[in-house]
Amino acid sequence: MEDPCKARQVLGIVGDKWAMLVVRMLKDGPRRFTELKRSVEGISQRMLTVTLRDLERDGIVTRTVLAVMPPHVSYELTPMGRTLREATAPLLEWSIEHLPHIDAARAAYDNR
Amino acid sequence: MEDPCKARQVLGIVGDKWAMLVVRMLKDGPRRFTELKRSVEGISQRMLTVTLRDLERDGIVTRTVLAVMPPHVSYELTPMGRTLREATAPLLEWSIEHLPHIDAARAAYDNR
DNA sequence: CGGTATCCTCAGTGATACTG
DNA sequence: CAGTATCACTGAGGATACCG
Repeated sequence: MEDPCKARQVLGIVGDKWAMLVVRMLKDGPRRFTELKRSVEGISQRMLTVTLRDLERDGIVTRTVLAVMPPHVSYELTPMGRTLREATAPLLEWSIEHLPHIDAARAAYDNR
Repeated sequence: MEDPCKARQVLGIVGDKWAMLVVRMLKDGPRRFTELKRSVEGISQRMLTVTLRDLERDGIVTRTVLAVMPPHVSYELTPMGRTLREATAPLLEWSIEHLPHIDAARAAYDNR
């Protein structure tokens, strides 16, 4: 809470353009690559792969490959991934409450 | 909490490379431009200006100019800014608890 | 002191094509 | 299906210089 370096590191994870949107889609259980691709609107195949690799590397998701044809790969939040998701919940609640105010503030600011 | 679009918008604010670090430095009261420049390590003058403008536009900080020479400009969190800061607190706590695990997970992943 | 104005670079991202 | 490989581009951000 006191160390700005930690703040910087969390930003490296949650500040990522796609990471939290992917984590979000995994909150109700494992999902396959293509499911994620469909549900995270606007993400490219490449960025989904990159994002999932990073999350896997950080111990936030697991990657499970079923050696069948065609391939079947599913991703799931680790216990740590679930705690991360919970830690971001207040922020989502905040956004629901305040985003309209922000839009209003912006409009007011731009009218000058 | 359900709308992915909102998640995207919050990311636009908290996901910014510098915004949360600046907000953090304002948590104990108003700070002057140069104070912020010194305390947010590594930020350029340009990015501090840009970041503060955005935060002001979004209604998260106020900008107060004292028309003296030399100029004196101080920034302060708005009430909404303070609620934002509170909403990010769980994330900071999470980081203190889990960042070591993440480092370990990365090291393990890279050793392959 | 607290900015703006410019220029420039490069990391992040998308598009596309190919593959086990 | 779930990637990898390449290329090309854009814009976030640094460096520098100047200003009220």
